[in-house]
Amino acid sequence: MLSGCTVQELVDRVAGKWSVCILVAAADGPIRFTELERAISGISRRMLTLTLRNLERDGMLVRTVYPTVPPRVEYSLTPMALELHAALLAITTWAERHRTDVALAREHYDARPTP
Amino acid sequence: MLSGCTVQELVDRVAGKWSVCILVAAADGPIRFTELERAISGISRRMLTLTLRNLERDGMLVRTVYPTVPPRVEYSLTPMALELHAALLAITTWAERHRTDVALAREHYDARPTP
DNA sequence: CAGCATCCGGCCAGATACTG
DNA sequence: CAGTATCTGGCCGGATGCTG
Repeated sequence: MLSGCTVQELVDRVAGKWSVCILVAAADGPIRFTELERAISGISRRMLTLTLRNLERDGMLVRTVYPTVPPRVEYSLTPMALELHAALLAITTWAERHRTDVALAREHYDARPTP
Repeated sequence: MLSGCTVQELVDRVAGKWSVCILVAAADGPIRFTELERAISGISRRMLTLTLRNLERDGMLVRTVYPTVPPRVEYSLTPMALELHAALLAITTWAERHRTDVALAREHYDARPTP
């Protein structure tokens, strides 16, 4: 039991590029498919769909369909996902504080005399 | 400037599967190449080397070579990486607390009547 | 011990076209 | 609007062999 659900695999899943973006974008309340597509620059429709399905399957997203025309679908974070979002904030905050440091470190590394 | 160093790219880099493992493994002090190899189950020598190089280039790891025979190389986290490690702890703690929830959500999702 | 070089197969993700 | 289906190519990463 719990196969495919080690801590490593789970971190891997939720820390995935598009997963993070979706979790951040949906943190402020329910959001629609097209809104997500616009909010997350660079994501393809395919990857958006696949990532949404995975997050929904993992119990991170609730998918609500309003039977109107045109159809309207909203995604919202579950409590579990909200907790994760708080933890992710620590990472993104760190990234913002240190992106110049990292850029400088790279320049420095690349400028070394090639051994 | 700062090209290739957006917050998204940076999160992507440091949240990578093997990066996380290395950051965790090296958090308790300097660690040798072979020790990392043993500590991180499933990693290949190639990926260990590549990930170490990237983390070093990004200023997250300091690589110390002791000119002995046989050679001895130790990797230790920089202050910046230690901060990141603390943030990563929030994620792994979350993952530990919720892995059963996620596993159950998956079972439930997979057991739905296929539409 | 701690790597690097090379080859190669698999799968991940983009592009495109179609639908309830 | 919110998807699904199929094809396809690129690159990621494993396997292997060689060195200071």
